[in-house]
Amino acid sequence: MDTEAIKQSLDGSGLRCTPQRFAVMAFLMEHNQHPTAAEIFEGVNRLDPRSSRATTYNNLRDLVQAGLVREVAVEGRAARFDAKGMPHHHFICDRCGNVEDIAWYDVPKPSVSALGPRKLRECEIILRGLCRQCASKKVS
Amino acid sequence: MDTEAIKQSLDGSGLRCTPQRFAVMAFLMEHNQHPTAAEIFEGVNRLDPRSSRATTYNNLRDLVQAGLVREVAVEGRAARFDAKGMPHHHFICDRCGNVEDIAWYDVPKPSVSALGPRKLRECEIILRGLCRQCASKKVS
DNA sequence: TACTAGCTTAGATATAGTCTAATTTATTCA
DNA sequence: TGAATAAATTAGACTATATCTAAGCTAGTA
Repeated sequence: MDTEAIKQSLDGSGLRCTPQRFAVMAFLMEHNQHPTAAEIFEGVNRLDPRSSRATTYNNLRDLVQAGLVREVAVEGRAARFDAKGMPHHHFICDRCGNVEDIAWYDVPKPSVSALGPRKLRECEIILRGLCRQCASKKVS
Repeated sequence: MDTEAIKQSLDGSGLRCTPQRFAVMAFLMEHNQHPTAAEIFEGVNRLDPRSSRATTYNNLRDLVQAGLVREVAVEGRAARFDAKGMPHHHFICDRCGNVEDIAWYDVPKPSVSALGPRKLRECEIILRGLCRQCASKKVS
């Protein structure tokens, strides 16, 4: 795990590299299964130093704002997070809500007339359906 | 407002056309500003008959499951809903969280190899940035 | 050393949504 | 028709998720 790279990316975003903040970032880079805030909180606290719930949420907010982490809202469930490494899209399971990565492919932008006076920052594709596990279950 | 069309679409989905359910559907067709569940609840109760909060949520869930209504999860905010009329994409404002419609354009599907054993139901594009109001504000 | 800005903390609070158990309403079919 | 059944509604308790508050801590700087 690239300790130095994490420090530098935090520094480059004007965020101090505190133990708690580093732990969140490192956890996300080690676990690319799109954990929830609660899972991240639990995960970083399996190691010392212990981090509070509020700090975990604060740091996730800061990291998302800095563009280092992506937040994925899922209908009716807790938000998921992942470190922005390789660009990719997300597949969200209709049944279990799990979020999985799909290899990135190009997203067409809307026409200028459709966009109007809005200021576009990014386009993402969300794919929906059943993940492998849920697709293989016969029950409705 | 097309009363008969609402009745038929509910009927076609195996949902009884109750006054409360009809009211939710009619409200969504009249207000295409992507209201939250709380706004819908308040909106339908400006008229009689009164509907409970639980019923509003129940009916929204049923309508989403039936494919008549789309739910849009927004990071850190309440979910938004809209009646599925003309197909379109969504623009979500980074600052105020408002959801706006963007004229539909074709979404490329992922390759079979990228998709793997998953069962794809739909692809949607989410556009992000600043809406007209927020883009015109100078404050950071 | 003191100042300052940034960060962390526990716990209270807020917001969004679901559940329960009783009741009401509609449909079926004998 | 009317008994039986199924579907829907309800108030309010409850759960889950996330934010806020106010106090204290830490690192960088003068």
